[in-house]
Parts: sequence; structure tokens; C-alpha cells
Amino acid sequence: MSKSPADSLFENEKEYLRNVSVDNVIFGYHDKELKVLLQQPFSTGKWTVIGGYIKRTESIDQAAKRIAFERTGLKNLYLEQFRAFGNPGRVRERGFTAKKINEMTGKKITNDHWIFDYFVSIGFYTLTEFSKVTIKKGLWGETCKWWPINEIPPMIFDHLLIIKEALKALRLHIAEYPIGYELLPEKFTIPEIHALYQTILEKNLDDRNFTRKLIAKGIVVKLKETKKIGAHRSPYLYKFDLEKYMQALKDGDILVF
Amino acid sequence: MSKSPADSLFENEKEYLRNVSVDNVIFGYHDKELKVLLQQPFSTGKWTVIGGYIKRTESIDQAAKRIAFERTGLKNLYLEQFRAFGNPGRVRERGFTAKKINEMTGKKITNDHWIFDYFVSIGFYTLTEFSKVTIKKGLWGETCKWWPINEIPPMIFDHLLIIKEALKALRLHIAEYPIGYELLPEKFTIPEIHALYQTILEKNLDDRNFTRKLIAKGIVVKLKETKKIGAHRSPYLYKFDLEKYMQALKDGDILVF
DNA sequence: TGAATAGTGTCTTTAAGACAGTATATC
DNA sequence: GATATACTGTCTTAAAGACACTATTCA
Repeated sequence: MSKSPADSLFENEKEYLRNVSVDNVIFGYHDKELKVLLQQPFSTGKWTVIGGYIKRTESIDQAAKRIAFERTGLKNLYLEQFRAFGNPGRVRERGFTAKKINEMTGKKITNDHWIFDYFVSIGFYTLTEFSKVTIKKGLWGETCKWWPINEIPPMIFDHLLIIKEALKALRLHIAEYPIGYELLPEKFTIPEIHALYQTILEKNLDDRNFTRKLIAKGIVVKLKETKKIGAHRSPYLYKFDLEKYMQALKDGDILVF
Repeated sequence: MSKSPADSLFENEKEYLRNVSVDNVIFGYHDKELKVLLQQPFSTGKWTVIGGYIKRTESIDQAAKRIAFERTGLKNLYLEQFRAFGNPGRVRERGFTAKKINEMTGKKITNDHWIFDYFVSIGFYTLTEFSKVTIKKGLWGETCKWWPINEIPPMIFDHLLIIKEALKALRLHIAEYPIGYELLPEKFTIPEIHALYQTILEKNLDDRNFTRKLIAKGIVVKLKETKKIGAHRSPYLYKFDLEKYMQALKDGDILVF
């Protein structure tokens, strides 16, 4: 059995910062649904967002990117920090004990090991186009799965709060960062982008006004191709004019729906 | 000599979290100038924002409040977390050594002491009405002083960046949180609130449009008193209608200048 | 009466929002 | 031709922004 990051975590304690971790809410968009990548550690029945520890040699952004890479295989994903979580009770959880970890991993640690300490967690969200991702297993082979944001399973610790806060940040950032660009494939239809914005903002947006705004500002450009999706009129494909999109975000005069 | 928090810091290491700290950018507004409270440690010539470590028994918000209290004497100040700072080089600084600390404080520590580690710092900003504050000295009697945000002195580590990011957050939050309410005294004049918004947003706001908006929404209420300020027409005093202010912020339809 | 600051009204331009019918593809 | 989805145009209302003069106080 070869060395895994899990071995490193227990054997090279000095490699990591103490009392700080990164939790990374990885969002993907597919079939007009916004999803979040979760993993299930130790068969506890509860799920976690994709988290990990910070190496002494890396910045918190690098740590968040590395952690996302370990699960998605994608480098240089778009990510934003949104807030930190820290209070003494936040990592207490029934079943998260040295005994349990020993059973699951064979590693001999005790309950005073630093991973049971009170951790301040730096929350990031990551945006990625769903179809690019090939999910990789966790440190100890935990399963990972995309969950629609309206069907989040039972979460460990305060991880449900972390997801909710990430969503709140996403909503706030939609007028500031190129969130559409990061979550959609290169070519997309108007109904797809329309549904994405409605999902993130959790409200209905008039389709006529929405489309007019995007096209009038030159943010999206119509292509000659259409997408065949069965027994109805085929929607045209569009792509972003990234320069105009970024300019519109910068001017702040746009995409405030 | 009685026990100080400084003694606790070195003698009760276990009381604090490792590799995490809080840096608190404390803003005050006075004489139409936005100021920030800084302290100068160890006579290094450089200044720092008001920072400190997190106790194992407190949340990061409680830590930020405690740290602000230790310097201002004010409890329950309004504060917001804005982002975390963390990269391996951030706390390296010429002169910040065990030897220097020993000279300044008499404490015997070595250069492998944890306070020289790479720290992730959680950035908060705090808003307080300038006139309420009686500045208290730092752990080792360092001087503290209000500095106008346009005349920031040389700062240690990445603390200039921290101030700039706090300002950026303040600017973003002005349409979302009751920043005017927290920074102004109970009674204020239109020119004062006008100058505050201009300072924070770093742009000129048409005085007629600005005033009309505040009054039309009922956010500020004219009082019968005027403020005597020398050889000119005396400006009326106003106060906030906090309920209407909060409602306007919530609706998001206001104070986006 | 001059200097300095406080205070106020109108008009134009632009964006937001409400609203419903036509077009196209497939079965 | 029935059905399901794609697509588009006009009108109303509200907010933002540009603009300049009068009022008060005191030296």
C-alpha cells in the first residue's frame, strides 16, 4: 500500500498548521440544477463539504486549490473565500473519535490528537463546470457525490451552515464576479443561463427582460448552432463575450436583477 | 508587577489556538475624516492594526470583540468579518525576533516559539463612534493612535493590505449594513453624513441628490436643534430613524449611490 | 456687505418592470 | 394539428444624475 495524504496527515504532523482548516464548497451546475460536491467520511451517515488542512509551505488559497484538485482532478479552479467559521463547539460530533478513526483507517491515534481540537475553518467556494469533473475518492476512499442544493443530506458539524453561507456569498457575488462564466459550459442556451440565475437568486426573472439585458450589453453572443433536445424547437447556443462580461461587472451597472 | 495578558500569552500557551490570529481594523469618524486605530509595538517604527490571539474557550467573534475592548474600553462594538489572510511569508519582518521581544518585555523566549509561526489571520473591521473611545495602551504599553485613512504610517507585515481590504469591504457593505449609524454620533448634520459617504466611497456625491434621498425615505429625521460651528449658517442636526434605515437596507433599494 | 457654508427644485436620461403573443420543432 | 418550448416588442414607472441659485450667519 503506497503512501497516501492520509498517512502524511498522521505521520508528518509538523507539515500542517494547527487549529486551522479549509472547507471548500464545490458548486457545479447541470441539467438546470445547482449542485454541491460532498463526501461521506467513515460511514457515519453524515456528509461533509470538501475540507482539509493547510501545509506550512502553502497559502490558504493554494490549500483550497489543492484540496479541490484532490477530489476533482481539476487545477486552477475558480474559487473565492467567503468567511471563516470558529467557535469552540463547532467540531464536536457523535462518532468522530480516535476509536472510530482507528477502526476505519488502522491509524493509531488518541483522543487528544490535534485533529480533535477546536478548528477555525476558512470557507471557500469553488465553481466548476459539472461535466469536466471526474470525482476522485477521499483520503480513505470515502464516496463523493454531487447533491442538488435543495436536497442536502444530513451534514456533520456546522457544514450545513457552511453551505448556506457559501450560497449567500454566491448570491452576493453574482453581480461582481463572472459566476455564470465559471459554472456554464463554453456553449450554452438562453434557457440554461436563465435557469442558473433563477436558481442562484432563488427568484423568478422575467425571461424577456433577462434575455434583452444580456444581449443588449453584448455579454452573450449568439452562435449559428442550435442544441437538439428532443421534440421541440431547438434553442440557439450562445457563448460569453468575456471582455464585455468583465467590463459590465466592473461597471457594476449590470446583472443586478 | 501584576499579571498582564502578555504574561498569559507566554506562560499559558495552551490557552490560545495555534497558527490563527485575529486582526481588527477599528474605524472611527471625526471631523469629517475616517480614521483607523493603530498601535506601535516594540518601538520598531512600524505600526500594526489591533490584533491578538484566539482563546480555546471563545469564538472568533468573541476574540475580535475582546481584542477591541482591550484597546477601546468599549463592549459590544459593531464588527464584521471580511476575509482571512494566510500565506507562509506574511509574518516575516526584520526586527520581529525573540531577542527583540526579550529586550522589550523581559520575557525569555526563543525563535522557535509559536508566535513566530506562519499565522492565518482572520480580518475583522469594527465601527465605533470616535468620541466614545478612550484609548488604552497595548499589552506592553505600546502607544495607540488614530490615523486618518489617507495618512497611514509604515505598517508591519501585510497590515497595510489588511487595512485596504477592510476599506474595500466597508465600501461593499455600505448598502447592506448600517454603517452610517455605527460611525456617526446620535445627532449629526447633513454635511457630516454627506462627507462620511464621500470618504468611504471615495467619490463625490451630489449634495442635493444625496440629501433628497435620505429625507425622502425617512432614513434621517430633522431635529429642532442646530449645531453652532462658528461664523456661518448653523446646520440643523438630524438623527437616524433606525427602523426605516434597516428596512431600506433590507429592501436593497437604497443607499446605492 | 462680503465670505463661508447650509439648504433647496426642476428637468432629462436611463434602467427596471410589467405584460402576451408568435415561431419552430416534433410527434 | 396538438403540444411543448423558444423567442421577441412595447409601454409604464421609478430612480439616477445633471444642474444653479437662494438663505443664513457672522465678521
